[in-house]
Amino acid sequence: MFAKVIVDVPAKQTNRAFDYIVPPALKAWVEVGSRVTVPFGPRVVQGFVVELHEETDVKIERLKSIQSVPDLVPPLTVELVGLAHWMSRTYLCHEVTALQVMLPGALKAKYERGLQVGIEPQMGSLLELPERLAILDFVRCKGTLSMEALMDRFPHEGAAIKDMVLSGALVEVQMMKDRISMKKVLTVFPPKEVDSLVEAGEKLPAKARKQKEVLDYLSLHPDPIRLTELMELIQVGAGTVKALADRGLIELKEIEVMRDPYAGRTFARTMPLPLTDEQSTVYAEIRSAIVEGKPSVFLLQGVTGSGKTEVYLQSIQQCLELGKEAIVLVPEISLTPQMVERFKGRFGNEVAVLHSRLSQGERYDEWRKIMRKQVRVVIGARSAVFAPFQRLGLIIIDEEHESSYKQEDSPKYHAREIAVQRAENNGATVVLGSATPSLESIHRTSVLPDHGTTESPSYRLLTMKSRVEGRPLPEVFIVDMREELKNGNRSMFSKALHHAIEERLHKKEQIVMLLNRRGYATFVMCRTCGYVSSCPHCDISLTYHQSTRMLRCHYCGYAEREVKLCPSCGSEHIRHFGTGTQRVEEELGKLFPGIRVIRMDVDTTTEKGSHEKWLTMFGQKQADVLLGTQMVAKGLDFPDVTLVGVIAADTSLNIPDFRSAERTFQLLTQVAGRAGRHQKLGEVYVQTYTPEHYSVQCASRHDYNSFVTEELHSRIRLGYPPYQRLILVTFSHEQAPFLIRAAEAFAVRLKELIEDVQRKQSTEMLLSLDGFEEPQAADFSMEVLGPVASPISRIKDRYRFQCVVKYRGDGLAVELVGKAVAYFEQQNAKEKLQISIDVDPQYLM
DNA sequence: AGCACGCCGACT
DNA sequence: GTCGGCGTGCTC
Repeated sequence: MFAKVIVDVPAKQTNRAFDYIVPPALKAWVEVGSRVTVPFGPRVVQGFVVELHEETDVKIERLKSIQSVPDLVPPLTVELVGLAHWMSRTYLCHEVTALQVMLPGALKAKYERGLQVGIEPQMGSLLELPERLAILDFVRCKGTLSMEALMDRFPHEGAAIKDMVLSGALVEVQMMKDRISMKKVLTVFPPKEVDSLVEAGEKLPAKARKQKEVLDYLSLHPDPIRLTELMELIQVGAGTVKALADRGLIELKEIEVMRDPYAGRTFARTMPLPLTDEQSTVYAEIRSAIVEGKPSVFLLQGVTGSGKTEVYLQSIQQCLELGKEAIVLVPEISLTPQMVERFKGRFGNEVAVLHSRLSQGERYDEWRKIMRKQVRVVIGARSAVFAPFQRLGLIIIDEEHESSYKQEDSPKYHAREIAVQRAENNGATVVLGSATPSLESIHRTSVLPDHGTTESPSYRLLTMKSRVEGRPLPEVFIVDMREELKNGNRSMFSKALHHAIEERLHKKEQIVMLLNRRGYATFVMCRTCGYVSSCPHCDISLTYHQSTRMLRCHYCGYAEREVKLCPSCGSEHIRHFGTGTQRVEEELGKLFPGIRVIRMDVDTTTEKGSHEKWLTMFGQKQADVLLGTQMVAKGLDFPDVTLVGVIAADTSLNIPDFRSAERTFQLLTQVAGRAGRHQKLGEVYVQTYTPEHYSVQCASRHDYNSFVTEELHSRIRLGYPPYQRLILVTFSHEQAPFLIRAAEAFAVRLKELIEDVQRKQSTEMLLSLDGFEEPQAADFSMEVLGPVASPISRIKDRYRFQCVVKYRGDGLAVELVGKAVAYFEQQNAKEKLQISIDVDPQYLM
């Protein structure tokens, strides 16, 4: 038997399957999806089995054997192996990178080299020397140890050690370790015949009273029990129990346990709530799709507070009743205990939770619950879309428009596309939920008046237009800040917002305040000469960090001390720009003495669990205002919030990105949705310098459809998604002139490839006119823009240039870019040119 | 990516 | 005459 193995060497030359012999002893263990260790060249690496065959084309004498299979059960399913292959083509990444991203970090191989004792001392070697014997003994005693450890012990014997390695007295071996750590807990095992315990207890010395107590307890409760628990229960020391184990009366063993991040927490079980008419209609559609078991994608557009979560919950219920499994994706930022509670409350310990704040070990254990089929529901952030279920029935993506569903490093996948693909593989249903669906998604529902979608599968649109229990959407007031300035109000709060805040404080209601700070980081500038502190290695200004009083580069980590005098002109007028949340907090304190503000931004939420802590405090009404950046806009639900203030809606509008209007609209709509979700009515004040902009206007009227119509027109006009799709190709190199030449050469090559295809297609068109065959990929179009300098033109001392490829049609464009890159890399093999490809990028930088 | 094999400069 | 520089090419 032979296996095709993708090895853990992410390089273009090793980006293919290698054939290995499956030794008879491992035959039962090696499956498609198995993780294996294989000899590869002079070393041993990890790999993944992607195919099994009875035959092989490779000459048998060239083949090596699989060395070991580290897992009891293959960590990947056949479906996921196929998906990884699809990903490598779709996102132009190495196949092994796609496979790795599906696994918890704990299963990533850690390579170490170590030393072992080699051949026995030979004649003429210098092994009789005492220090060499000592080294040999030390290594023999340790079995295998690292070079560092040996040098630590014998700091002056570097030469001797080297000599011993050369002579073969010591041999170098490659060690491959998992990063796994199983948590082990000492557990007490009483013997099978409990009666013997009582007897034994009587034979114990009279003074061993504590030991007798333990035996009495165990004879009544003969199940294995954790040592710590036993000690707690009957107030004995570890020594007492140990003594019993030494007498052989009980057994004390380490057993492996699962870490449970939610251990000790009970979740009140909730029952399905009655659905509103809208919810029922929507649920019925989803339900029948799940029952039918054919791949289908729904786009559920429901206004904030329309009760999408209850629809999710009941859909999952339906899915479970059919014996299938479900995945729920939520943006990382809204994966709060509140959210988890809702799912744990409904499905109890059928739920595994995966998010980045878990430790590696906790993550691994949650993941193993899936492998062992102990859970049938997974709730998690982006990467949970790869949960290794085998009877997947439903994938829900909440807030589907969120850009955090796109992974920013390789493989640069979008969880939405992965979900659709997995649904295709499993006959599963996908529900994309949002109050403000992305233009890409709404376009694929083909309900828009213009040209229908060309991409398959098309999505089915479901809408929920009203909030549960007929609660109204909050009223939104747009405040023109230019007028405020004219009227002499130079404060960051308009008169209207100021009033509204006062009123809430008076009524003891709560306020959410959003400072939309994207693309507007706090930088430092000299007011005299205009000098801006910027990174010496990257083309970007440094960001000021209050906590450390340092200026830091977000791209390379470079940091420097806060400056008091301008390094350029010596002036003292150095100011921090970019209204930070701190300044808003200060201002609030000045204007409303005694106001209690919780500030949530990067400075206050880096600590583990701090995010939850603040939200809990706010929920318990320990503060009047929740002030923060994007993170206060999402998914929060507090009954006493009746006012939402947006300090400056424009900041995200002014970012030079084709999605800035869409992002602004989404953010405003989301944050407005935080107000008046329960009995009390809500109000929203949006301060802006561009009140006429359609993203602000539409958001204020809760008018998604008008926004989409307007925005889509501009996208069509400019040839941006969803009308055309994009591929961003970024080149980087230390030398700018070389880089420019290279990027241009790439663009030329890609254009040639495109022309080839187009020429071929027009020939085919002619043929098909003669009635020979159907025209193929008639919708194909592709154009190369650039190269131009990237918006951030230098990072870590490397200059950056980029090409934007606009295209329509299926995977052909990606294939051509792949070909161009391959050709190009071959031409420039020895250069240190880096090329990065982002298919369907979220940001053009 | 590693790592070995292989062909040209400054040293015992 | 050798040690070692890193260019080129392969890994089942």
